[in-house]
Amino acid sequence: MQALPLTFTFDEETTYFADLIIPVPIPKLFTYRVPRDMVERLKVGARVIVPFGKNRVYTAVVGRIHHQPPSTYQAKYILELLDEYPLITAYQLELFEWMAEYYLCNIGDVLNVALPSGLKITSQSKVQFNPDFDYPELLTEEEERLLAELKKHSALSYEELGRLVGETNVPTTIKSLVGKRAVIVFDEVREKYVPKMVRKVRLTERYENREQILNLINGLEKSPKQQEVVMKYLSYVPVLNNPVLNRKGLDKTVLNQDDEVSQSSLQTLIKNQVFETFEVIVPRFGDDDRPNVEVKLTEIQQRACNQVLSEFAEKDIVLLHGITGSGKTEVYINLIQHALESGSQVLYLLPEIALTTQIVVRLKKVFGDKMGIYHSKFSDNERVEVWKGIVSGQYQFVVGVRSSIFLPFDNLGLIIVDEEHETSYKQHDPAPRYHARDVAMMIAYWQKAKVLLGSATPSIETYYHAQQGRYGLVELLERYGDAMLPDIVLVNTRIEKQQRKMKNEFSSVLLEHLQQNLERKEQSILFQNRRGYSPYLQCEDCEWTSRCPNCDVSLTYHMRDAELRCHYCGHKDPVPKSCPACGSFKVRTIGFGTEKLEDQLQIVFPEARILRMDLDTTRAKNAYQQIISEFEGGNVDILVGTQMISKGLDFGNVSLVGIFDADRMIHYPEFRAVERAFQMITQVSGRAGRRADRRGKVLIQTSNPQQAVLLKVLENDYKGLFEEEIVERQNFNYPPFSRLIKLTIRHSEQSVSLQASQRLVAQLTEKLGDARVLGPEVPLVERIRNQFLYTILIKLERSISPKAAKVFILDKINELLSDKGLKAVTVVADVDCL
DNA sequence: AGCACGCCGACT
DNA sequence: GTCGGCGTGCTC
Repeated sequence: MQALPLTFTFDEETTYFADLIIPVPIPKLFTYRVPRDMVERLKVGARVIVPFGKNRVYTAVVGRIHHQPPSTYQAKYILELLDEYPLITAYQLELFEWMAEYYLCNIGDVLNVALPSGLKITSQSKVQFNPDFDYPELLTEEEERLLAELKKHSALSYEELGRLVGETNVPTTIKSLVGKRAVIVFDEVREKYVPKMVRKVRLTERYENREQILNLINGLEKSPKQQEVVMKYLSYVPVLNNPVLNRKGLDKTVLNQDDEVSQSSLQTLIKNQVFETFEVIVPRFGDDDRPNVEVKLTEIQQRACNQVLSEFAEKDIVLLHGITGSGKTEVYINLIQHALESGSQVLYLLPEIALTTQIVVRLKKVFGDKMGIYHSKFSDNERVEVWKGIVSGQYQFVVGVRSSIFLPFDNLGLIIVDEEHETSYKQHDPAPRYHARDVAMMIAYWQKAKVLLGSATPSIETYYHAQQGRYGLVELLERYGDAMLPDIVLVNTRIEKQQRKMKNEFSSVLLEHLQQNLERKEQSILFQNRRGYSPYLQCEDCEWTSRCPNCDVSLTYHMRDAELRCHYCGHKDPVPKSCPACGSFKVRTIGFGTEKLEDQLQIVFPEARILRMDLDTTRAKNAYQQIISEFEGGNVDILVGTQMISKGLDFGNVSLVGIFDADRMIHYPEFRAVERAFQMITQVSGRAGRRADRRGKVLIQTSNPQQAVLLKVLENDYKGLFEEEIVERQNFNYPPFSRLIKLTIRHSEQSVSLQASQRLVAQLTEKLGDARVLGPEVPLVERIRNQFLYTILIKLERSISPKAAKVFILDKINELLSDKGLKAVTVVADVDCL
């Protein structure tokens, strides 16, 4: 008997292996064997299906193809190839690798957020009856019931079985059935993306000329119904005049529209091979209106445009510092057209909320179906269509949110980052914690594209680079047309309180102006950057306050839903009727949010039509758009909202803006607080008086009108603010003078969390020195979801290589976590944290 | 991330 | 005695 060889010898020339990116948080690529018949077709950047672990199947992306067999394990085979042409471009692969390294995360994490889930694969386990099974006496009653259902169907998923059998423990039963070899479990893999298909009808090829059609019509003299169908087709598709049109055919539903009789006639005609049916993939975005609306630039805008172009001649990045209402959009449109004409692609990034507004409508009018829209509110299928539309060349231009930096562009000429200072460009929660603006710059660098950053209130970092000459700087500091900047007034709430003129949260000045505005039938906007009714409840008789059981925060009172909610973990409690600690009925609300403002406002102005816009009122699918159009239509007198109202809204009739709690924004314990407050207040103020006929009014309620930031806001003095802030940044070595990496350490036990943090700090300090390592600190919220948090902040000056430092940091983290007893500790790194 | 394996408490 | 808790480790 001949023994089988224990080791294989691979022919270096013919055996192929592929290193794959698996969408799972694992730090390395996995090597799989390429089946012989796949070798020719497999490309780097294509998606494949692979077995992974026990009983799992994943879509992976080919990162590398080579001949080296792994030495310590036997590679599994790739099961299937999904793309004949790479779906991921070489640029994207480079981008994924760079992001994983730069943002200290796994490449699988990057892949996970980069691919719209429509391009991922769902692997659903299906169960099937085993026809070879013949020991029914072994089964329990439960198992028999399940098996009976399985015999009726060819294969069922766990969910389907659950539905048919009712609420029993399906997975357990299946497991035992598998053990008894009564059923077989297998994975059904399918692509989630389903293209939208339309069934069409056309004449068969031999009727594609005038003569044959006339013959056909005459020949149908005796079948009037069929003749009618042919005539109807011809009325929609004038094949007689232009035979080529027949190729495109006609929607079958159009032909069948009005009566059922024509359906059977059509069926006969198809059977007789007069007509044929076929299917086409149609894009989900209607390519309805023909574009090319002429955009005229004012002289100032034209000058700005030319300046940007001439800056681009020397610099790759230009900051367009344009105040609200200066007409930045027109400049963008002009530059986009310019870039598209030269044959390159354009990406226009916008913060999430701004994208739902007028800007997109405007761009659509100009660019029509050349423009793709990439937005989180769109369905997966729609996103996949944008993705594929870029690959196919249909979309040369995409307007999109943060994640659109992952789209498969390969020939970008221009990237616009609008509202460049917006913090929503930084992804917070799942890795990769990337900043879309910074990644966009990297992409532009690779593709030799230009980047235009736009903002009325640039981030300190960006303005510094512009000032240093690293970026070009173009300013557009005049409002469009004759529109005047609003008149900003500070209202001293401390004095009003002393004089007892405050009515709840409202100063007398603000109420007067609101009253005036109501009489004049002009609209007002009130801004309070806090949702809910009040941030907490407090008992007047004892010390009880509403607190989250899982997090170290107060529970916010939401009046409308009669609930106490945690804004961190989502915990909900009903509102207690009396104090849970002492039973007292004197439970008060402390502080105020948008809901309370709305409530109190309605009492003061019972006739006023008031609308609230915050996370709670815009959760429903079209709620945001609805509120906006109601306000636009003039059905609302006062709009109360959170920062959501500060972006992209452009209403003509708003002449008053009221800002609450400016002090809280300014004194937030964070080095960017002043910058943020200035940006926010300026943005909100910009909503006032965007028309020429009257100057808008902005009232800022503050207990200390002497604060430097507020004076800068009054004078609209961005540069003044910058000069002050940049000194602070330099003194304390904050960005742009350093790069920040924040490490958050988490564990369910405080002592473990603290111990791990202290050890990590000690380890890091050894090499980096204690000036560069700050902490461990107790964060603002020290417990979330029952995990105790500590943070370590690492400051790296711009002169030292962040690459080497990151490798070191990662090493130390892994060293820490490999320690027995600290296995359950989580360390999260946030590079360039905000 | 999943998922399996494995080692300690409250139940038939 | 077992069922099931979640701590730990592995996935080509």
